[in-house]
Amino acid sequence: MAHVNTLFMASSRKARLYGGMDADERRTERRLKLIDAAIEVYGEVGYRSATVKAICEAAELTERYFYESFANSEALLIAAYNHVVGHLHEEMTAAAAAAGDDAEARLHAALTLYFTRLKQHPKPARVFLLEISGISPAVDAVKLDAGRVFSDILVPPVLDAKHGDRGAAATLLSTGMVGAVISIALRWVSKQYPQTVEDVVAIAASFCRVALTEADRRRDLRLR
Amino acid sequence: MAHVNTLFMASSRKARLYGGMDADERRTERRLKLIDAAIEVYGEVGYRSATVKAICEAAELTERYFYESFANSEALLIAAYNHVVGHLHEEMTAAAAAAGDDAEARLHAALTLYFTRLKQHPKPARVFLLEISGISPAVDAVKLDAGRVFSDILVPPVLDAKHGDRGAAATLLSTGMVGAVISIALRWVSKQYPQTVEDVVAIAASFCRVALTEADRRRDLRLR
DNA sequence: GTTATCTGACAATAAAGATTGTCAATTCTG
DNA sequence: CAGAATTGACAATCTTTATTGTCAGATAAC
Repeated sequence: MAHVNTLFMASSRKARLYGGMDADERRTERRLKLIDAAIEVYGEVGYRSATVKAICEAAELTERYFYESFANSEALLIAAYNHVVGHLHEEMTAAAAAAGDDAEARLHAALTLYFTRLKQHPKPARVFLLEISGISPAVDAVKLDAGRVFSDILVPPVLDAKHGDRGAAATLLSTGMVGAVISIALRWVSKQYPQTVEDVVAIAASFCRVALTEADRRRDLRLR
Repeated sequence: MAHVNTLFMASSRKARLYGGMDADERRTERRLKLIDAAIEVYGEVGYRSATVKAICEAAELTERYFYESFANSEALLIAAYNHVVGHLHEEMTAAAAAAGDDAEARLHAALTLYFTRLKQHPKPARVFLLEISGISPAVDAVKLDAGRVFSDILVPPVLDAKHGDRGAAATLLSTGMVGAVISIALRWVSKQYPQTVEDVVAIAASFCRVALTEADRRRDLRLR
């Protein structure tokens, strides 16, 4: 029950300060600490064995604050996932943009950033690649959405002018591409990075090329 | 505690018959009923929400018989998974063999059988494609193994003469291929089969071709 | 038909963890 | 400093399900 004092601060009067922060700031700070702690704890023992208590201890907060920010464990998982993956996707987008206009070069840049980050952060990598599956419909939806974003970064979609979305075949191509890259990543991570980033990127790229060339083929068809 | 009468039937004397079956037969029959019931229940509510009690009810057996055949829920999950996937793999192998010697034709035959079966059995398909991830290390190992078998059926490995196994790059290629096919399958299943089997097979095959051509390339290198 | 074995129903126990509630100590405001 | 808001520690409760145990009735062997 997030207690917001609507009675006495209907105007913009700030709530009492604690540690120099007002109520909202303190709350979001705690929320962030919980997310960081969750990533830490998930990495240690996995999501399934991560208790609310353990996460709170890692965050140096008590259970009360857990329920202040999250309805339940699952909500925190989703928040943590979005936190990590959202940032990663931003970086990938930037890397792709910096690589210029060539589709192949952009793909290579984005993948290189992806695998580099995975290697830098083994713990969260494992959790968010593997354990994110089959938790609940809500989590599945979040994951599905992330997959779409991931795909669009690697191979920007060719939109169907008529319907405003990609065709059914293109969806399956994206799905396959993302599945391939993530499977490769998962294996690479869990075997503790036996190949160089460069080598893994090359292999992953070869699967992305399937979707890329198919996209090209479709564009050509349209323009002919 | 599986009670085996070692004292009085050290020789081949059969245990008392019930319903025409001896003790062993009855036990394996019950075990099979539990596996079938598990597949059913998993399909309804998912593995995570499938209680021992619900599975026993579906099997028309009491909890006692659950623990007679399985140490815990996870053991049953593994048994059910192996049951379903093992049979599927056998069929795929047979389909590939029937398709002759051409790698491309064998691939097509095996994939067609795979997607056909998925369409025939939506419930188990969903569970064993999706929920099998991240349950426990034991389950992960089983899944990993199944992935290897699956890959070997689709694209028979080119063994490295020196080391007797495939190279590191080939492993990642297999991983990516299987990941792509399974992701495509999962999407196709959960969207309730919007494309024809034929179309899905064509798309899945295009990812397998990545691994296939790479395998060819490596064979050529060796023979040169 | 009598006895030993097996079965099915169900109670009893156990364990783990989520969620809520209490209260004293701390920190701010005026 | 007095009083109010906020925090941290921790107890209490609730729920859920696995797992084990009991026992009366059913079934087969002799």
